[in-house]
Amino acid sequence: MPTTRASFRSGAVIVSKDEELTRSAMILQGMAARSYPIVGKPDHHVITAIHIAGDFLDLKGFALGHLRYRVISMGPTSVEFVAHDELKKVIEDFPDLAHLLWQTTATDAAIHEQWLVAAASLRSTAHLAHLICELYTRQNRIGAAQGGRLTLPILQRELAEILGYSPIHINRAVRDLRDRELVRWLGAEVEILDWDELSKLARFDPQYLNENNL
Amino acid sequence: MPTTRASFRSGAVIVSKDEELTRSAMILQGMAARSYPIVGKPDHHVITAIHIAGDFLDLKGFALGHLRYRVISMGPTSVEFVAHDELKKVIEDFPDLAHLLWQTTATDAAIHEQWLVAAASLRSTAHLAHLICELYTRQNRIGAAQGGRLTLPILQRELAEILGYSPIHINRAVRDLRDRELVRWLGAEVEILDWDELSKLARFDPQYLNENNL
DNA sequence: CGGCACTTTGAGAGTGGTCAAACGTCGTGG
DNA sequence: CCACGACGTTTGACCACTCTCAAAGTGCCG
Repeated sequence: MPTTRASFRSGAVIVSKDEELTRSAMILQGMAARSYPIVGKPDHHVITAIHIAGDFLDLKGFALGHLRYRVISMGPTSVEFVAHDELKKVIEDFPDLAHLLWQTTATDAAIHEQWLVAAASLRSTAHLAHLICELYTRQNRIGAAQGGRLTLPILQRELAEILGYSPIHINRAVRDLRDRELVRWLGAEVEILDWDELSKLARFDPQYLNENNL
Repeated sequence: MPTTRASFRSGAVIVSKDEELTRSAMILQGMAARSYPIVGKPDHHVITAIHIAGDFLDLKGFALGHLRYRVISMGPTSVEFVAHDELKKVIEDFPDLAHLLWQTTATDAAIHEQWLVAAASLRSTAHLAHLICELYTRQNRIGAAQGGRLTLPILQRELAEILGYSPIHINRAVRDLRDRELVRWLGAEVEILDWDELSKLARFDPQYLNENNL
């Protein structure tokens, strides 16, 4: 299957909102964020998904034919593009692949639902803890995180856009986790000092990150 | 395709959390809610999706093989079940159907993302207004709502579980919308008195409810 | 008529937002 | 080597929003 590779630096736009949807992408290295603009407020965005290596970036674009969001590179990334025409051909030849991609979309949706549950039932500190637990679990599964350390090349402003708080309040949640000696911040990395306490605080249950995606 | 029909009364469990996933369901009449339990707190749930006539209830169960939520009947409903084995056969014969079901899952996910955006960017009154705008648009599209009236057979406690507030605060948001003369509550129906103001308050953009889902 | 469930209201407490300023840290240029 | 600016982080003060607990009001049904 013919593909195109590209690298992006931190903050670069990997998929723009209004671009023609002729291809989809998969992350090879690094992380990316799905970012929705807020209509009445320019310069204000909401991030609804975090992608790590192995994730498809805009499968929904392939299924639906349009995209309402941008995908931003978090830290440096390398990405592989596949033309939709090629993908269509391959799916016709291998119907199981279609089911696999469908599963990927469904897993994506399961994460969105879990984020909705977290937003409705957790307070800022626990909510932040939940995000850290999820990202560690996902990174650990693909071998990108071990020994309690995960990559988080992200500004506190972006954490605020993910969790729906102000940057200032995110700062307090970060400090709260630090003061409780649950995590330690090391630049673009986070070290989890007490997984049991952290996941208990976040009421984290990894079941929603089901195993069989890809 | 052999199917089974069933009717449910208000509050009945249509799909339970731990039941064996041998079939999927489609709503023929009425509305249903997808409800997640909160782990540490019994009797506390979060509703992450509302289904109306024509929607599939648990396609994700078909794609992923497990379900982490229940589906509750909101008001009386009538539902059609299809065995997964049958669905598999039909999909093999008509690959376009698989694509259609995938699209349905993707549209579902788009609604979840919009709910995340709304939760992060709207306050209680505007957030409630957004839900009303969405449900009216969806019901209107299938001919179930006209003349500014939509069906909402739902308790304020359940509105709270959808939007992530306490029932008491929902009550104040309802009163707020009423005091501004934007909507009127008529039992299980809501009449929209000023669509322009309501959708402006909610920053509602129906684009995410894309047309081509079934 | 009572009981029950839901809605409405009030008061106090806690959580989160906004504004403003101070504090690193890290390049760049003098 | 230091000065400077840009940018992100941290802190404080005050205000707005939402939660909790409690109690009263309303409608429905037995």
